[in-house]
Amino acid sequence: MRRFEPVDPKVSFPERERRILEFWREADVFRRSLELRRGAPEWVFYEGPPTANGKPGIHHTESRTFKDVFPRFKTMTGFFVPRKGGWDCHGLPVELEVEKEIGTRTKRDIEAFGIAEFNRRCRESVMRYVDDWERLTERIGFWIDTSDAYRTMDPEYIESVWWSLKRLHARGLLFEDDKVTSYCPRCGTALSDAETALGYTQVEDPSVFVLFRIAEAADPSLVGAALLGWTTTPWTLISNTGIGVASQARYAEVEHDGRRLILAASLVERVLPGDRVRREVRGADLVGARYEPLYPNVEGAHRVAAADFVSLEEGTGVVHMAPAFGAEDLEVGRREGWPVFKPIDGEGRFTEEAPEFVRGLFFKDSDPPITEDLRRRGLLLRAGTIEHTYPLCWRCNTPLLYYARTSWYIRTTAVKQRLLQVNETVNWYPEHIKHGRYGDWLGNNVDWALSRERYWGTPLPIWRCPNRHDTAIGSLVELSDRAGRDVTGIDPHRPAIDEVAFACPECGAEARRVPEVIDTWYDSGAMPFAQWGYHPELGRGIEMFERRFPADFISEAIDQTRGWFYTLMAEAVLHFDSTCYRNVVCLGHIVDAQGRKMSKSLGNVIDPWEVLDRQGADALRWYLLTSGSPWTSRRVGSQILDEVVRQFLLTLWNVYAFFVTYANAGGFDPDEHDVPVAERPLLDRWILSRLAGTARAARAGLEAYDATAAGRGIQAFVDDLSNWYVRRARRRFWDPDGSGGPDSEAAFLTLHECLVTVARLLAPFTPFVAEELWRNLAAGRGGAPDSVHLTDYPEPHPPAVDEALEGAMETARAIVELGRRVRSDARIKVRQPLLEAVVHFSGDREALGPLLPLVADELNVKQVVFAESVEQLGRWRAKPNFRVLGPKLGERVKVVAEVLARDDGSIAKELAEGRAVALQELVPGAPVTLLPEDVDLVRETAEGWGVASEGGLTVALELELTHELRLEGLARELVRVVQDARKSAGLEVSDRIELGLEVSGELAEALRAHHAYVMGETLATTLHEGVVADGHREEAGVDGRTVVVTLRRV
RNA sequence: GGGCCUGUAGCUCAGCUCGGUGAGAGCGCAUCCCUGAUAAGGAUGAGGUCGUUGGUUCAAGUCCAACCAGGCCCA
Repeated sequence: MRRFEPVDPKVSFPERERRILEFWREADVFRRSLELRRGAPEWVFYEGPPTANGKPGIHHTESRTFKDVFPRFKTMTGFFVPRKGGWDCHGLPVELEVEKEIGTRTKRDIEAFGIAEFNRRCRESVMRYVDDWERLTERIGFWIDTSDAYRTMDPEYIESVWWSLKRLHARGLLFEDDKVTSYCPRCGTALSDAETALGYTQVEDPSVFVLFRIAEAADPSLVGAALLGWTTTPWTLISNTGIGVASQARYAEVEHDGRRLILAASLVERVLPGDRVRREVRGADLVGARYEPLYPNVEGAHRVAAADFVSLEEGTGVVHMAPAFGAEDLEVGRREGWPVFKPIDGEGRFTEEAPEFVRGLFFKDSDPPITEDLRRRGLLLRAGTIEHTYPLCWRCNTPLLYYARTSWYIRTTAVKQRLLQVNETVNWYPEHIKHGRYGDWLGNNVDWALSRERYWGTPLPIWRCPNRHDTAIGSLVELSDRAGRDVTGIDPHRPAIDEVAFACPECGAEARRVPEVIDTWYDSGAMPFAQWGYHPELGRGIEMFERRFPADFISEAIDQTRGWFYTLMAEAVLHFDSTCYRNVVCLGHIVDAQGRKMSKSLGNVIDPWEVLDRQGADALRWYLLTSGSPWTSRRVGSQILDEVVRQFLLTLWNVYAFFVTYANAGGFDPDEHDVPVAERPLLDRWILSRLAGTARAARAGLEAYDATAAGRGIQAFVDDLSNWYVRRARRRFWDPDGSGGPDSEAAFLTLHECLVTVARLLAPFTPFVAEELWRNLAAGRGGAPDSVHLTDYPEPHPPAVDEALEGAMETARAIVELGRRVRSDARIKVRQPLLEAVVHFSGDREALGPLLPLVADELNVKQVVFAESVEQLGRWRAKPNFRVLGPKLGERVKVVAEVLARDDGSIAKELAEGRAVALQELVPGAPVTLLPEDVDLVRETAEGWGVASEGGLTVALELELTHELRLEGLARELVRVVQDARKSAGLEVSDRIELGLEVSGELAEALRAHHAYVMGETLATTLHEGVVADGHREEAGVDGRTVVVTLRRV
């Protein structure tokens, strides 16, 4: 006989979890769980590399939990699921951390500080945070191999990225172009669309209406009138070189304060309410007109052009254009041949080219003086402010400016159709992302702005000579060949890489690397191949890449539709013409108590360690996996996790502690007993049926990437196990001398099997508590492995699911509920036995019958019988079952409902006795005959009887008490009083006692009548009326009398 | 301005796929009960215009449309 490790019901989950972590480390369980499946079919998981630019927040634990649960599950179902970690090391976020540290504000500062030292610190910063991330990763039980993690800053990784870029360059898909991009003047670099999208914020901006006086037009009568333009960026007016109108629209000339203003006719009412429209012209009539420039800037411009993007929904329908600062403006300006005027430098300040009054000003700060200048010159209609969304830099909150400059692009638009096709092969969870947010994003694909004019990133591997011949380099070996010296050992980052020059293969002039680094999103999107250092030319990483591409599963939060989900797929299509992942679970955000996204900039990030130290990782994981919907944003807080602990973990723990306590007390060892399931009591067969159904549902849920449904099913099972199985079977575990026989053995075996199976079911969800249960209850028994994570996920056994039994048990529990209600209404305690409960039930009596003793026990009645006739329970009422009658009768169902509502009980009685009732004349149209299954039968409100009913089920209790019943009730009261005393005396459940009871009157009579019963229940070896000398003494009130309890352990 | 998601009890959320007529759970609150799983458990009660309006239908929380509010994304 092997005893179980005693279980403390007052558990500290975080403390237990730390011990489990130690066990996993010492016993090398993660690695062994992989070894176990080596050679099995692979199931490929890709780790989306966290950016190691700050400490992980609680919102990061969400995706890491989902990234853990499915690989664990797949491992347990027999797949080999290697999990290689990864870190995203490059990029502005890292640079910003370092900038804060060294106090630089501009790129000039950094260059003065020294790029070499700057990048050294970036690397150091990354390594520091990787440490934090590794600790958290381990603590939440996310099994991923961080010792073998890929790092986007490693030379082999960078070379792999270079290989891919060189190919793109060779195919003409990597190119340089002048484009207007969003540009952060603080960071001094262009941002990708995805980065820009991150920064849209509600801001207050100026809203100014400006007059452009027409100087020359095809229709001379327009001269002297003014086009009314509208802008929220007055600073761009300095660079105005043209005006756009919608050529198809109608424009109105209105008179306002003696001036003739021209704007879209449909917007007059909104902009100039009450003003008289003098006449209307077509937009096309305005095209070609020349107007007086607001500020001197360029020659040969300042004309009205047709532009199809002009909005007639807001503003004035007259759009001011500054080609240097707007993508559409640039496009029109090129078409019209307007020169670009760009009087703003890389730091966002006006240059010498600008009018004196704004020179040196930060672009945003120039709005007020420009507005004021226009007002003074009579060119301003009015100026106000407007709330709208405008992109700020996602890292430093500086307003971005749209800025024409030269950047490197990847021509993703060339593969747009292919991207859409490939997307069709991906399973998205939730499904709507596929054609919704993500599909839309692909549909609106624009070329990928790849270059960044920064320092800490993968250098763009293009070398250029003074004659503008470009050479793309794919590796350090290749670079060494070109340079004629071995540079394979250098750090491929700036500045070392910048120092390597070679003779241009075309013209022989010295080629040097272009200054840009690349978008860090390209790094992470390259992980499917770069994590292996994949490089066909060097013969590296080929086998691993091919074996583990594409991924079966990835999971990140929804913001990655523009990020990693996209860059992965874009690069996979560009390089391998394939999808990159087959299943993607796309999570909502974790938000703070106010429902706001958690972010470092808002300062509302919850420290995950607080939660992990207080409620533990299982609680956090269970909440994330089972509460609410993973696709929607969810709030995390301490209170809600306390609820998880109480509601689920503690319930499970209590059952576990209960089992161990009594198995040890009774000397029960599951290995030494066997009771065939068919011979176990119905209750046992019921919970085993529930167990089988739960296993089936859990497996199906996880197969469908629905951890939530799977987990909720397990939770419901644990609740049934605790609040019905253990509750009802409790006495069968009360077997201190091991004499309980098969009934007791069956109970132990059943509960043991339930707990062990639940441990396996829970292993992917709450790996700690699952391990705890397994280690104590199963490990090492019959050759079982020492960790639950080395077992197989429970197989569903369909034959074990007994639906009839489960249905009957539900009914039985409903009867109990009704019976309790009757007792409660009649104010008769459950401890007081009653003679009889009478049940009317129109369903399957045969399946329910065997469960009635169980109901009797729970309700503390001597017997439960079915009502033989309706008279026994009083009057019936029949309610239409619409689901059945609706389709049969159509709209006449309402008449039938009325007839039944008016029924005096006679129709209902017939139906209750199982007969059909014809409703002649009562219902118009064809004759209607009601069958018993057409209705629900309910007991009318009771008169004097203890009766309750619900949904076709009625329970009546015989409430009259005989003298015998009363004495029995009192005897139970005495037992309760003694048990209380035992507990407060600090006795173990199995301690034997000498017991003395000082009682009087009816209590004394009850004690005499049930002497043996009281002794048995309280484990008394002797019991006499009076006191036990030197014993623990307690007084208690029973039924208005005082009882003195004395007891002593023997 | 466009797209997607969400809207059910004071709070957190089920139910909506597949319409069935007194709408559920947990937490909190009140009353009561049970008790060697006990810092648990159970019963009852108060608390709902199922975001609004319209439509389809014998029947709408559930299907359809429009709108409102919030969130996310795009412009």
